[in-house]
Amino acid sequence: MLKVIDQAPDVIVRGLLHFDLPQTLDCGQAFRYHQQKDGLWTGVAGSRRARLSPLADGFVMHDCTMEAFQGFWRGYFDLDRDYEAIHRQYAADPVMARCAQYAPGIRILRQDAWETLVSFIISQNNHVPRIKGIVERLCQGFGKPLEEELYAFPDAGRLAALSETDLAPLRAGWRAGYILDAARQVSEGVVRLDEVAAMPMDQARKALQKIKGVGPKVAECVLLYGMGRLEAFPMDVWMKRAMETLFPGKKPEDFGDLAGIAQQYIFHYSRMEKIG
DNA sequence: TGCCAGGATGATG
DNA sequence: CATCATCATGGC
Repeated sequence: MLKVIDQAPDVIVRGLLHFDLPQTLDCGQAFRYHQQKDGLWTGVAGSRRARLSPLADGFVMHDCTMEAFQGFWRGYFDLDRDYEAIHRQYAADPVMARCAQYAPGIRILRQDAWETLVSFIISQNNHVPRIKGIVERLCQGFGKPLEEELYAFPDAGRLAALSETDLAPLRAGWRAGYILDAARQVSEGVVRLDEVAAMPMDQARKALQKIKGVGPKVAECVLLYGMGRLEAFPMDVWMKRAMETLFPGKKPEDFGDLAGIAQQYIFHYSRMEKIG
């Protein structure tokens, strides 16, 4: 049972099963969190700073008001979703049960759509350490300063005014042009992310893929992590091989409304077992 | 040192 | 529709 404790200046969240803060923050769904040497986790979601510590059955949000927690972080961490029920459901399937055991504490974060879009454009043919570096340079260069060397994620209008030369310091390679196209389409209203989030899946996928550099994988990631569409299934080539090995003949949509959560467990299992 | 990264694009069978 | 070289850059 979820317990939210107001212990100013902190907010303490307890009573969570199947929740592991490091797994959740560092599984490749978000790129702005890092662990300090003292063990504290620091990150930024949109323009909100987070300082977090893991607990056995939850986490602590340091220097966080109850208003900020209830108004934002509770939804961001999707704390009102019944992950126990999800794990019970997966436990009933022998293959999914094995996959879930490899990452039992991952929770899907409900991130900002624009930030997710740009982050996963950057993620293509790339690896997490460098993705984090590029995203961080993007925020340092063009995001509003918050505090203690932390910067907000720059909005679409800000980036739309830039050129590839301006983005050169990011060292993002060919992805720079993709970022600019996304910024222009979003800021000009050619693609309206709030409307895309409400579209039927196939229509939403097509809408997102009108953006240069957004293909099937990035579109699914934006839908899953940035639009709360947990039925999205960001399956890449590697995952397809894992899927064929683990679930022969099964298609992503066969996983139902929570395909994205299942995908996270399958992905981590496939990495640990080096399937593919 | 070289391989390859949770891809997308555009050209070509 | 399936395959394939190509892309910039740097973690490891």
